[in-house]
Amino acid sequence: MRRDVFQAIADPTRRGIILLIAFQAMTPNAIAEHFDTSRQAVSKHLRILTECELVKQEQSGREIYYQLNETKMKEIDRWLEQFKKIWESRFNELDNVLLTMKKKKK
Amino acid sequence: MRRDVFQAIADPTRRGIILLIAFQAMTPNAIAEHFDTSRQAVSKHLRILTECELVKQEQSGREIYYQLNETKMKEIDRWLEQFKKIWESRFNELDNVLLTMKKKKK
DNA sequence: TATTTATGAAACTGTTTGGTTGCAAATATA
DNA sequence: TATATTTGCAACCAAACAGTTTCATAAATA
Repeated sequence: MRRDVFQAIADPTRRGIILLIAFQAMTPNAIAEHFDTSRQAVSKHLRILTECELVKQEQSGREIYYQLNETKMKEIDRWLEQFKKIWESRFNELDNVLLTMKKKKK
Repeated sequence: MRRDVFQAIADPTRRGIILLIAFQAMTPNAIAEHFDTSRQAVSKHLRILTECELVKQEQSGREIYYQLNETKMKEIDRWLEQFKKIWESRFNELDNVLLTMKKKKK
């Protein structure tokens, strides 16, 4: 069973859940109302999101409020950062090439 | 068959391929050498990455060079942007709360 | 206390996934 | 031209996935 952030956000319903609770913590029932699927299916998604620590639970009586764990979301951002760095350095290389060409022109 | 960027980056081998070719375009054989899997499996991953436009092909004789499509990578970044905005506005709210508290103190 | 409500979990099902093996097509090379 | 190399693709398989139905548990409420 693969269970990491990237596998978690692969499912469109889970991305929907993430976006929904990003605004405010919600209970499974309230979340399920926003999707065209059963409460149990949402519950399973929440379990997956919990397992990879993308969401946190907060019990209040018999209700459980799920909220987004921003720290874990930043993991995705960090992964993207790598590429930004690669692209930046590539642009710098391009700059150098252009600079060399300019020099040769002189 | 779901085929979007998020589904594409869900697989760890595909994330590896993406990172690998981010530095420089490579052929399937060369890519496969970096992973503990068959050339055909890599070929399948490349097909998926191509279908969701995360990579571009460039034929050179019988060799095909695969390179990353940066534009599509930015789609992931845009998705993350939403959350950054939500969090920022939440921090601003927090600022307001703190500001109000300060005023009350006076 | 009996009933309703909120939730998670187990069992089952059809579909998707990631991998393998084998083959065909096209290009390079002897 | 015959052979080797590079590649994609189809068929097949076991595992994982997303969903459903059903049930158990715990808290709220009548």
